Amino acid sequence: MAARTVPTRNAARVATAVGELRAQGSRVTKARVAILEVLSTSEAHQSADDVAKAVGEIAPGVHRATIYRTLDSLVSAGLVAHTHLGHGTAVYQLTIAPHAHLQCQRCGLVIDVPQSNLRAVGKRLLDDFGFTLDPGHSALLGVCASCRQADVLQSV
Amino acid sequence: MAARTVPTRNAARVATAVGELRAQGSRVTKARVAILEVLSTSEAHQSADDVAKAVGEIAPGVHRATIYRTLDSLVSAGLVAHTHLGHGTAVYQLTIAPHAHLQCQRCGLVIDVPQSNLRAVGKRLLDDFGFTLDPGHSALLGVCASCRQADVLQSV
DNA sequence: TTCGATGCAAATAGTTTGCATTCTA
DNA sequence: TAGAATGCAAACTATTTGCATCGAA
Repeated sequence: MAARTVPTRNAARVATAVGELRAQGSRVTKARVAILEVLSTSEAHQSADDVAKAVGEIAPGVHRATIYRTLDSLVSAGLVAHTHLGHGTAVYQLTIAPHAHLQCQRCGLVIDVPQSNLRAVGKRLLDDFGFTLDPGHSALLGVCASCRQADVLQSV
Repeated sequence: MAARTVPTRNAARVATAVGELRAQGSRVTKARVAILEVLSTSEAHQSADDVAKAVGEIAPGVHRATIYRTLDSLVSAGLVAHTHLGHGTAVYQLTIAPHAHLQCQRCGLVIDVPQSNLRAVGKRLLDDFGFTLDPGHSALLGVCASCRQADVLQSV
């Protein structure tokens, strides 16, 4: 059977998040559930704009301003994390295992890496500069393997 | 000798950059020189907006669109580097010793650190993920020592 | 003289805000 | 029913683009 490209929602994760919302005294609305469902659909990192488009498909009529306000609330509530990629865009994801992000400056690919990779540098920055690193909050920019390869070929 | 806090323009650095512009066949204009002077005045990282304001003082009449276009050109020419801080803003600086940036999410402070601090993690990312890190291009987000201190005091 | 650089104005993208209305709890 | 959340429209900020003009080489 051909692979379905329809993103699978993770109902359990959504239910947990909704429960947490209730527990915090926030209200559970159509827009919020839709946004949580969209964020649960895939591991991919989605910008506010991506979220708005996807929400538009499962819950038409949700206004863009609501998307922004709700994403903000969800971040404040600790249910959603956002990461700053290069070029100013922020991407959102349900808070699961925190991880760091590598972004390729050529093709835009985002690679998730376990935070353990940054533990050593984090310790060093704390020791030397008193700086407490938040490894998941901004992407590290660079060039991915395949773009790197393309560079090398081109330079011959 | 005491450090001067007045932003000193670095004429030599500007001259070098101007020479490089000429060498590349680009034209040397009032706007470009002014922007280079502004970028040479201080070690601080300046946003496009900061640059526009400072240029406005030494060379009135330079249009904002020119600031953006020129910063772009200078980056392409390799004379200027830009770094993505959190929240989407980019800051520009003359390309001198490349360095990494730590940004405090509370107070916005930017700390420059030698790239050597990131060498180990860079090697690791290359080995494990084939990702070539560009350590100066995005800031690492976290919390600086004094804000950290404030946090601790507050939580008592 | 030529063509790259600039000024201007308008368009665009992304995000935020005030206010009246809706709907969860 | 109260007040949180939403829809709507408009404001805002940051940045980009087309086009005519200017000016460095």
